[in-house]
Amino acid sequence: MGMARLSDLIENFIKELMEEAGKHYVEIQRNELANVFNCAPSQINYVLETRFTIDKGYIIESKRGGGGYIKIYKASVSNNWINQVIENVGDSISESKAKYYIDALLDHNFITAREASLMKAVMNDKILPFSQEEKNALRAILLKAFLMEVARHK
Amino acid sequence: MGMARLSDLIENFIKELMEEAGKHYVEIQRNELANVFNCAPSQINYVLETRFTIDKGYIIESKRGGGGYIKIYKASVSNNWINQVIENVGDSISESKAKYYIDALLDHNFITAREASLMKAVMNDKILPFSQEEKNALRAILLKAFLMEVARHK
DNA sequence: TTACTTTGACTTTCTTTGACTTTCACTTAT
DNA sequence: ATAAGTGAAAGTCAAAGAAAGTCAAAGTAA
Repeated sequence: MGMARLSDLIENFIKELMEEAGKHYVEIQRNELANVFNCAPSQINYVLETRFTIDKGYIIESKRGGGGYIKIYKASVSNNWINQVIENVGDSISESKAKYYIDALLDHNFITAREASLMKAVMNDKILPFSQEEKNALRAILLKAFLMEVARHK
Repeated sequence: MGMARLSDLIENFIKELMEEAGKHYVEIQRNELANVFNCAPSQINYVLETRFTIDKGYIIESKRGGGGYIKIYKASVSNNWINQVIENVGDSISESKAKYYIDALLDHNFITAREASLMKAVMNDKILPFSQEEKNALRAILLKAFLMEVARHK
């Protein structure tokens, strides 16, 4: 009988919190949560780093100091169309193709014209000081971050 | 759960004061305000120094002694101010500082809340697979691209 | 072995508090 | 009229407090 790993318990706990709240995010306090599970605070970081990654559709935001917190957002990839685009983007994308997708977002009324301009501003090949391959890889990361954000705001 | 920071409460209080008055400035008395929030007077200075800076588009004017006061002006910012911010960004910027500037853009109605979220999405440290220095450098490039785009659309 | 997990010491960031200083307007004594 | 004193502000700065982050060593499981 497999003794459940602590990390899995914490992972599930967080996911349940999110479902119960019916929200696409939760806010926790690291020490508090560590206390619930009676573990080292850094264990929480481990769980976040291994289970709530960008790849898995989560975004973490945190603040230190008094009144600090950790917020875990789930990019609600419920949207099929956007989901499909995210897959198509993959790990590398050219400037023109990226702009093509952004225009598609605009066509589908997922974003405004201004938002499209802002996105395109950082898709621009000329502003990135890297090799072509690196630019394409970076662009894919940025575009996916945008797409996830758009899906989240849906 | 999310215990709001005192500093944030004070910040909001001041901003509300300003909005309610329908003015671009507000005058307070440090001790009086400290009394409202039941805190050390120097806490007020902390809030002013961290949240009502020039970079955020605010200007502070004060006078000591009997009949002293603190006036907080919300500057009417323009492309000029954006250019100043672009200069301040320089060649490298941390995630928190970048978000700080984005919040300032929002505060001064240069951008919408959604646009701010999109910008912040790609400022996120965790989505970038680079060293800290490289991330900071890249962020500066991206943020400046956004700023120029915002200025252009103005 | 090899990869994954747990733990803990140490660091960094942000906030709060309080003692002490400076400035200013007003009063009082010369 | 002037200088000195007094009290009422705001300013400064450093220490204490309150989080989260990092990293590597030790432990476990496949």
